[in-house]
Amino acid sequence: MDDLDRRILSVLQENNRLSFAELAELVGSSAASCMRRVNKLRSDKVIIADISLVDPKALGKSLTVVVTVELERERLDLVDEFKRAMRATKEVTQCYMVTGDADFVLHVVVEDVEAFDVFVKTKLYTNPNVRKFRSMIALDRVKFEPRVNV
Amino acid sequence: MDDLDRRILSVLQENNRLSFAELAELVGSSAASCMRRVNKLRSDKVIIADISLVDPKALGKSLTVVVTVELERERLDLVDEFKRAMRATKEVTQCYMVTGDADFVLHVVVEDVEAFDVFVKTKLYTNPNVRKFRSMIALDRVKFEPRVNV
DNA sequence: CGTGAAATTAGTTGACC
DNA sequence: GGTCAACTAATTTCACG
Repeated sequence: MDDLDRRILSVLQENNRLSFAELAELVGSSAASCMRRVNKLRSDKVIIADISLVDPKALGKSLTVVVTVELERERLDLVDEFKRAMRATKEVTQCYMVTGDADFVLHVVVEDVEAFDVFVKTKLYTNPNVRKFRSMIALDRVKFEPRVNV
Repeated sequence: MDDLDRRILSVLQENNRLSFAELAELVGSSAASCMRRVNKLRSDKVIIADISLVDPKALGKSLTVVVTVELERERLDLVDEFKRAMRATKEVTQCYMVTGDADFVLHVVVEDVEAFDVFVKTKLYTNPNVRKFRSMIALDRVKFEPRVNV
């Protein structure tokens, strides 16, 4: 993982549909080198996935809710159990374990408020590990540019 | 935007590196039809972007902080002003306007706590629109599968 | 909208410096 | 690591039904 890898990742996090020749031009290298590096970054799971980002506004029915969760956390294995449950729940598109006012922050993406109500009732109220949660309904996705600093 | 478009978007949100032949196979259509539709979805900005997702853990230095923000919101134009500021701030990778305990939820991605401190001082403390904010530092990105329901 | 063929471009491999 | 050549595969355009 050197500076060239980092420049490659920086570009691919904005656009992964460039040809290796175009990528090489942008990062100041050769197409062959870029291909080798990108393939390695993919097989090493530094690049987790290659996806299209879809505009929810273009589709109508899609509700995002940011949920903060506090756990009953005397037992560490309950934290792991909660993580597993979140990974297995399709409505949860993002989940972070955090410090501060909450233990976890979830992004829940559902069709509408009824679907969110079902989610809350089946995944949070019925979970004895969950002491408390707060829901913040997204009115506007002002910005969405997932990336990490490289 | 019909059911086939939705199936296409559903696949591309998981993997955008399939050939049109492979995509056609998965959604039950022809490669030519898939190509026409995908190109239209891109030009219509239903597909906002095509990107690689990078694992922050594989890179070391990358700190994510979820920040809730309350604004002084007597004036609606201050909300727009704040949105513009967030869109223009590179450390903010996600920004949602929400109902509930806060007015906005931010995802701030920086190198380390020092860089977060700089962000807080230059972008939040100095912003007279910001009444209050709370920071939750991400200890673990348990799940990250950005998508919308289609 | 689907098919198939042709032209173009991109991805991949291997040899070489 | 860079370059070149050769091969394979994908994309794109077009004609046709």
